[in-house]
Amino acid sequence: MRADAEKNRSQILSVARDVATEHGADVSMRDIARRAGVGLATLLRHFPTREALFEALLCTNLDALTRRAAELETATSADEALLSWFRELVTFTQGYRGVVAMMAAAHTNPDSALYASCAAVHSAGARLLLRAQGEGTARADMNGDDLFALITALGWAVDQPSFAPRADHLVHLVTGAILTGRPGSEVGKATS
Amino acid sequence: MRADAEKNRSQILSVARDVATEHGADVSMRDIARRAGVGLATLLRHFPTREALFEALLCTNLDALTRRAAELETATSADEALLSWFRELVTFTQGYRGVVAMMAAAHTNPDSALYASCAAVHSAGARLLLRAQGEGTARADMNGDDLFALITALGWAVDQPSFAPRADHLVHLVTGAILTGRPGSEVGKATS
DNA sequence: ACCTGAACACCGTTCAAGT
DNA sequence: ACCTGAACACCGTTCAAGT
Repeated sequence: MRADAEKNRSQILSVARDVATEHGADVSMRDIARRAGVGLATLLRHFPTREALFEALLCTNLDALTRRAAELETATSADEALLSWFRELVTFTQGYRGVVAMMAAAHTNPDSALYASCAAVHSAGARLLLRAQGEGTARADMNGDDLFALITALGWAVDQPSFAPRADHLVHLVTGAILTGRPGSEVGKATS
Repeated sequence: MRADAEKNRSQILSVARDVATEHGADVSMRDIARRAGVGLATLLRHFPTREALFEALLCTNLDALTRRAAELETATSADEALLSWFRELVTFTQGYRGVVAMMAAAHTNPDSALYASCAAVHSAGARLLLRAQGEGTARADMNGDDLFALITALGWAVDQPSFAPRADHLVHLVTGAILTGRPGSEVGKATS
């Protein structure tokens, strides 16, 4: 009874993960259902909306990023923590094309299935920013909303095939705008 | 004979302009045809693709932006020119939600109807950047591709309803990353 | 030449019918 | 309880038929 339902659910998630990494977040739900070998209505029963499906798909990653922020908060200096976390978040979005657009839309919509995860990521970033600002290593005239906007904007940019090759450098440029490294210290210098 | 065709064409463009400013660039072509009072096939005859329609819709604006760059090149200092032009471009994209995504996709695809206009904007920006770099007021470790990426990324961000209210400030932050104003000179300082 | 309705293959949503 | 096919209202593409 419920055994096959569970099997369907995990099968759907497995297929969706593959398809999403390969073709992006705007694959047709019908296509996912087809490849998973279930009816479309079955998929919609488990995940009534695309966002619900991706919430199940990404919650592990997003929770990990939120926890990672807490780790970095105690492990390294404020500016290094912010920089590392920024990079990891952008790297994550590179894995799933199109999810950053979903996250940007979801983070202010409490009805979205992705709302909670996005809000957690958002406030984790805000904490890192605040700490760096307290140390004077991040510019004072921005807040968590700005940080989230810049991260998602950059995530969107590196989603574009034409900009993807310059991803690392674009991250370098934008983090340079956030961190107020003294000239010569070059906190955000590219390591490659 | 050709009189009604011309009438249809201008009617389609007029309606499309209204609809695009109100509902964004991903309105259905069918809907545009309906509101214009023509058959869908007629719309597709005039503009075989969505990009062709928007090329006709935006070429005036995009050409103006390209010419504006040339004006600024002789009118003001290199850094002010780059800053003003950056702002004008972002302001333009705010008027048509979703076009910046089309532009980002088109600017490396010669088959796109928007390719020429986008390439012109792209190189106009590259010229402004190069001049500022020559004067030492823009950071040397970026190029026209980076500038175009940052502009479109910012244009995408301010397209998002949640980020739109902070548009001016986000522009301030990103231009701060590009222009190497000496501390205290605050070239990119918000004027509001 | 130009326009048009209709057929086509898609999409996501909904629901009655099956076990 | 859970699954499924089918009907529905959309979408963009294509084309034969009309003037």
